[in-house]
Amino acid sequence: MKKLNRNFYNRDTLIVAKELLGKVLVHEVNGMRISARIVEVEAYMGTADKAAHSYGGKRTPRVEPMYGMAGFAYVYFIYGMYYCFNVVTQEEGRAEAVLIRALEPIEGLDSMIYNRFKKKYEDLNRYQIKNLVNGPGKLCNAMLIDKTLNKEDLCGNRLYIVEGEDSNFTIKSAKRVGIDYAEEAKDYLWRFYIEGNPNVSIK
DNA sequence: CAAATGATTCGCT
DNA sequence: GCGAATCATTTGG
Repeated sequence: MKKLNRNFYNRDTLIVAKELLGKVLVHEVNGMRISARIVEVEAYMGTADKAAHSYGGKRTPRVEPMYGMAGFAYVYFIYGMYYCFNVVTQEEGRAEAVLIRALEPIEGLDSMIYNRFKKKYEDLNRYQIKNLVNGPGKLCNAMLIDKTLNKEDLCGNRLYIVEGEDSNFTIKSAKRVGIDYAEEAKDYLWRFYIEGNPNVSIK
């Protein structure tokens, strides 16, 4: 399928967020392809968004990728243990991005399972199967996304996103997760997910 | 099942 | 020093 180009990412963040649903995230690593369909995302709307790392024009080494060109990765470390993967949107200087929150495995399922649990499929319990990639930290673990992929160009050939097969779904909007400090911005409906998809982190 | 709690490191003040 | 765009585990109904 066709790889998304710079023009796809260099647009209004809310539109990019919604259009990323149903697309397929691909990571080529160790001569292998791991891929999964995007089923849940959140938009972070730049310096005016109290929930965004770039709020108030904050510009530190960590946040810097958000200010960069559209179509690059912003990967940050959180809660002492997990990574979160974002796609940078809009032109250079405009610090907006889309957080990828949940996936649905397509290729490299065994590899994802090993990355997450260091086990084989038949040794997983029901809870582990359900929790393979249904959250932003979990999916980074499964897809081998870490700090080394921060600022990676998604228009390159290591980590990228391609068109999906199926666009026959309904998009639901909801409040974003884990941003209780964001005052009125915590109620904005800037989380989007595929209605009825079992991998969505919070319905 | 749901709710509560503890984990563990980095980035910034 | 403190808080974080989270998750696994434990506890209780």
